[in-house]
Amino acid sequence: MRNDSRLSRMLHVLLHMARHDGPMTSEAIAAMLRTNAVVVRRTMAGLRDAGYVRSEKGHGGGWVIACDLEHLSLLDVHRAVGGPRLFVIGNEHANPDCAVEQLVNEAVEDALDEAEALLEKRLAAVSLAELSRGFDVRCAGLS
Amino acid sequence: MRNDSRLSRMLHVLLHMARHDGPMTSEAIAAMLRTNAVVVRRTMAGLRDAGYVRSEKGHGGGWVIACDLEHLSLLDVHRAVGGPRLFVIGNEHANPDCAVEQLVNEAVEDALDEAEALLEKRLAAVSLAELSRGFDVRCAGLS
DNA sequence: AATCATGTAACATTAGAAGTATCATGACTA
DNA sequence: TAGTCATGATACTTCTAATGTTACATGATT
Repeated sequence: MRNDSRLSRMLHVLLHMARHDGPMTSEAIAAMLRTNAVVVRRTMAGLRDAGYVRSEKGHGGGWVIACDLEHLSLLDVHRAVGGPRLFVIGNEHANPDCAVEQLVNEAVEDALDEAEALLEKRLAAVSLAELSRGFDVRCAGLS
Repeated sequence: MRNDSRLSRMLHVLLHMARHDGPMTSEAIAAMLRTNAVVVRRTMAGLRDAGYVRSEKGHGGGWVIACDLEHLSLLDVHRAVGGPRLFVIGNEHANPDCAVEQLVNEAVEDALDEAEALLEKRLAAVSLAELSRGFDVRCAGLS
């Protein structure tokens, strides 16, 4: 499969929305992401269902942030876009008959589970607001 | 893409080979993995190039282990099968023009890099010999 | 009523692992 | 030396999920 870039795309969009007055249309967002407006709607739908953004139809419509970015973590966004699959690698059979394969599966899964836990911990530790402040700092030439 | 199960498949095979006298043919291994002999040859080729196994043609030919399993880690196998890609998720553009996107990419990559480092550390910490001993212990009903 | 914007459905594209068929090559056996 | 067995290599097809694209329905604003 191709890279799942929904998380980084949505983070990108949310930071722009945070610095933008008024709604942003899917077309404008799509231009920003260099993609299609339908892809934007499809991906943003997850954020909308989670209550992180709102969408308005008609003239002057578009997408607006509907939550406190201080309490929105990267992990929240990851989950909202429905990105449960993290790893490319994995076992072939979930519940093999072969005892050797069972042992191998456990060994691989243990390592993957640990890595997944760490990744989620790291994603949960950063809020969108912090990310946004990081941008301010960088633009001010202080880092 | 489908799951990359090359690592767990090769671990499975290596443990069986360690308990098997004489060469194992690709056909026999394929039956074990419930797959095709060509897939076996293709995947085992990486292990052969790394010097972990050897292959012999003709009558009585097949695959044999050519290294000390005590010093062969899960990470060695992972690398030998050419599995550099670990994560499904990632950034859309490697070197974006947009400063916001750059910051987002760094944040996501930092988290992924940490998780990858931990995973590799865990894979490097277990040798095939240890795995094999774990199997002995389990079969003896001691765990 | 016309326009703008989202919502949704349907289908094509893409990337990489896996599955498959075929033939060449080399090794052992009779 | 011929026949068989096994790997080596090539050239496809299949599979899966994200992404790209087209088309149309729906609702809000002017």
